[in-house]
Amino acid sequence: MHDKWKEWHDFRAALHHQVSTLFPIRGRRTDPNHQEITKEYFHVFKLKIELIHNNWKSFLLVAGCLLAGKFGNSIGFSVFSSVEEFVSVFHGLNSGARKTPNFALIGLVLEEISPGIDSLAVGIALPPLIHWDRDLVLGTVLMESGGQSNGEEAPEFPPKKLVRQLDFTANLGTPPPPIQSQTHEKPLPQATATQSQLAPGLRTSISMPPKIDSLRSRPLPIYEVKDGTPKKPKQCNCKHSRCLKLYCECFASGVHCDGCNCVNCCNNVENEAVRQEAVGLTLERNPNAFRPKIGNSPHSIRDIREDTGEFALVGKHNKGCHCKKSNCLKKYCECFQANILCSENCKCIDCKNFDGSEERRALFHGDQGNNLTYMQQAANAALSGAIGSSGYGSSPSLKKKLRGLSFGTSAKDQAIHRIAQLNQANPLKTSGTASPGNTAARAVNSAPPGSSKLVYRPLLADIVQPEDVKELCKLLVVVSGEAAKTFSDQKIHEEKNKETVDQTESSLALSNQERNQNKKVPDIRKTLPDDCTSGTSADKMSTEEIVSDSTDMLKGGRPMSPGTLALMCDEQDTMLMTSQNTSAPPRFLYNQSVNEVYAEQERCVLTEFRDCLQKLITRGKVKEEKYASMAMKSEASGSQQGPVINGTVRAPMSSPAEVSHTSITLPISFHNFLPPKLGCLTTENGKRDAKAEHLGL
DNA sequence: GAGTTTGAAACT
DNA sequence: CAGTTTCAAACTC
Ligand SMILES: [Zn+2]
Ligand SMILES: [Zn+2]
Ligand SMILES: [Zn+2]
Ligand SMILES: [Zn+2]
Ligand SMILES: [Zn+2]
Ligand SMILES: [Zn+2]
Repeated sequence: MHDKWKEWHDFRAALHHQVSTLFPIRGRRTDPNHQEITKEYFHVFKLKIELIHNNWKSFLLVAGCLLAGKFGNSIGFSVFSSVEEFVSVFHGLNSGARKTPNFALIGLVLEEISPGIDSLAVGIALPPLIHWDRDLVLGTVLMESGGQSNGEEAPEFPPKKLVRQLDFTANLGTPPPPIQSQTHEKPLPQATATQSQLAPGLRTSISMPPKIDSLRSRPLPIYEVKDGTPKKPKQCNCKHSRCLKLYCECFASGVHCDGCNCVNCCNNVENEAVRQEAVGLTLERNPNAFRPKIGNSPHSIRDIREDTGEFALVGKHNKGCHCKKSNCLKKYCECFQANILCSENCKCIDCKNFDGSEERRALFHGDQGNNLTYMQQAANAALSGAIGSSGYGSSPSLKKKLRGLSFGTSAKDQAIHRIAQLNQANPLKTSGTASPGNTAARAVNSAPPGSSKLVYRPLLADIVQPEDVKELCKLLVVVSGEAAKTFSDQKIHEEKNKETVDQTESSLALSNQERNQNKKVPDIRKTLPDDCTSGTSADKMSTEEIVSDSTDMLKGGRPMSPGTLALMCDEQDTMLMTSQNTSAPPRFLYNQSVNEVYAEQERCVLTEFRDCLQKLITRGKVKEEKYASMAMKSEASGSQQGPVINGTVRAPMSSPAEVSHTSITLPISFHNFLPPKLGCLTTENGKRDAKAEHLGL
């Protein structure tokens, strides 16, 4: 066990290092935990995710969020030292001052999580493909320590056996149990520990993974793989650069080569000296060499063309491309590769990578022969389609464009695909030649994961959809509201006191702007697709109601964690940064009375949340297995029908924990598991549904 | 898998 | 800077 923690500790340290190397802290950013990143660097994320996978598969919480503030569309990336922090950030993002506009959402994806969900968390951003619906507000998600679960009893756990399936647990005890935010209630006794014997020892560390000094665990063989597992997402094949030039993608990404097929590689720890030298040289040549090449676009989030299902592209290449023969519709073009439109920075010839380009559009539609590819496309399309709606307007700047000439190219699948790429290490190479006619025939590629090329893909990639998040959020909000309501009833009298305190608190950081919270409600209403009336109206209502409730609850504003501040500074550096800076981790300085309510809410929400996650885990598992078997089969049978990725697999899961006292039992969603009715809530139009079907969603 | 194409990076 | 070479990935067959 200690090993685990040591490992974790190292891992985290390494991650930090890596992150800071790759994304030097910019200007006002002071929190090392948070870095902004752009889409283009997603491969780095993949790497990280993978790292995580390999070592922490069982207890990693991967959360993503998309920031759509003044930074355009950057991805927030955070490494949290504790669940509390993680949660706190989430909470802060959604409650306080700038909840909405900038912080669009919170996606949660999680690969697998152990019962000790509280023990640690690493936040990772998802690609900005999605225009998260800003109304997806996670009411208040606070994690409570996983273990104890609700006040009632901790029955939930038992059922959740799946947790155990995490193999690693088998070997060692489960991760340290829940930690509790000092602030509230007593940490539940081990009782909740439930299954396995957790290591009691660790339980206390509140916010950080125990930094055990430990000895043995090796520095970090992070990507070590156990047989089938994927390795580093991308491996270079450099032969003449020693991986010390930007030619090398590893080097360019700021990562050490690992598992690469390079020759004479010096991009590794052994040659750190040389490497550093090279880094210096490179920086000398171009100070921004290791920075994201894709900047935020002037126009923020771009809409989605509802008609086509295309997703928006955002950002622009800082230097622009200089393509001459690819029409910027092949990955030779960096813009295209990054899935962004060419901008005025580009000096390309015969560019077809602009909004409105027929050729480009074709890429999105053509080739659907490949199942896998198609599924991914569909998934992505669905994603974007489902959410969108809000950020319309601004049409892209079509400055330069207008060139039409040769046309071209056969690059078909690319486009959306590109996005998919964000999720997979090696884009499956879909042969671009498929002609519309024989599409199906072509399934060539789709080598299922597992095949030599290591295609890495988050198992939940297709499972968790924005709708899911929405649903989840909704549910949580409801739960939260319920809890709050229930709880507050008894606490009313204390309100007064609270009032005063609140004042104080708010003055601390986010004071003012909170007032406009109310706007929230209407927004939500607006967002909900009208067509969903039928079965959902009830839910809708309640949701709204609750939402307002919860927002009220939140009004007081809660102190934010450093992480939160860091994240939020994106949108408003104003006072936040200045006022209490991010240094000391004033964990939870809640205020008593308020806290209690929060605590209650949190408990409920978290409980619910946890359940969802567990379901998710199961799904991931199922999928994983599927892939596995798929991989085998594929060998034999060629291609044809694709794996039904997450299809109908129903999570054999445990019953969703009933939200404690209340009667709300919105079956959670993750729509896959969701009752259609809920699902429809998020659907924007029929089209998406259709696609979803293909996905087996 | 070998061979070709491509455009960024490196170099002059 | 511009022009050329080098390079490794993208792409083709
Ligand atoms: Zn290399
Ligand atoms: Zn490498
Ligand atoms: Zn290398
Ligand atoms: Zn280009
Ligand atoms: Zn371009
Ligand atoms: Zn272009």
